[in-house]
Amino acid sequence: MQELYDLFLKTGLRPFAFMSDTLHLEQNVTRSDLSTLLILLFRGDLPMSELAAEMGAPLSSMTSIAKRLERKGYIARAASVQDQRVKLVTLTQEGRQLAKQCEQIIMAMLSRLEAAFTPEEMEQFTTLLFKAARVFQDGGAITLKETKSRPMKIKIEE
Amino acid sequence: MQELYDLFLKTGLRPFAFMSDTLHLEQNVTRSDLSTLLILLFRGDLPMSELAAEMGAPLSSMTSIAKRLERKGYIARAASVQDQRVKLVTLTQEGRQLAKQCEQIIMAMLSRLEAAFTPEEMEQFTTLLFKAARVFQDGGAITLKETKSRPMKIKIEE
DNA sequence: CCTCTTTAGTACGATTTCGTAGTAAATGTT
DNA sequence: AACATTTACTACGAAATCGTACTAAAGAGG
Repeated sequence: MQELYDLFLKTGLRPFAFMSDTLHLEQNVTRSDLSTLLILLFRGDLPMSELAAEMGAPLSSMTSIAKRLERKGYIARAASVQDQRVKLVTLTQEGRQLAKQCEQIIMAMLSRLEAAFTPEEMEQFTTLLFKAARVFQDGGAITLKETKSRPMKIKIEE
Repeated sequence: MQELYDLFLKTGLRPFAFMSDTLHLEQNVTRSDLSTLLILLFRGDLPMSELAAEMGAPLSSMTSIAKRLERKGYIARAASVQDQRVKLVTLTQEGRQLAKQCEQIIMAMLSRLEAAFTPEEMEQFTTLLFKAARVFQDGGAITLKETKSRPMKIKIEE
């Protein structure tokens, strides 16, 4: 148990640090930027608010990130026809390409896992990890009377 | 496998977001600040550079964080006697107290895990998690000829 | 001793993140 | 239809982060 606490501590600043160290493909891209592109690649076009939720970031931060990415030509934003308020975010060709490069690197890391684990271990690991993630998510409000609904770090829908 | 990639994506911006949502004990404390205090509580007094390594942050960021924490009275820094260059960082009484409150919350979350898992699952989970962390750490340099030695997100010694 | 290099940290400016305060479109409510 | 409310987002300023350039102490070689 103490070991887990220890491991927990090691999740310090700079999530994805290892990735952008590896990924000096395009120098001028933030970790958040990459993260955003990956989400769009995986989930398809999304409104700003859903994107922010996926990122675990406040909407105002998402605005900044989206502005950067738009300026750099990796995404495009267009108002939805049904609802003029929602801005649909879409990957451009360059954006999609960069995201795919990044995806490959992640996939390479994951396949390292597959190489290191037996299929049973892999199965176990995935199952337990999801179970744990669910506990952490639902357990967020332990000592709190009323949690303000807010973007959380890890969200698992069933 | 696709599931793991999905889970991977969800580790967006704001690590520890859930914690400082829960932890509105002291309003005026950053996630990095808390993280720092926890590391000091767990590891004891440390020089700036080791602290930065534990945090997975560059030394210059650590300087900023330490300055904040010192100003707020949670840590103290003193030059080592053997080596005037190293500044030993120590928790003050207030710092230790805050860190302990924070630790309790984490421990509460971890005991939720223990409640949700059987002892075997717990054992399995811990083992696999460490194994995975090791793979990710060593595997950081997949596509790279030469990785600059740099603070990484997850470090497992052993 | 006197350089030369390495190690440990700080300073500073540029960029990023985020809370608060807006705006404007959609959705009630009467 | 005239309003209030809610929803989806942006603007802006304050704070946090981090790369680069520095300083100063320790150690090395002659």
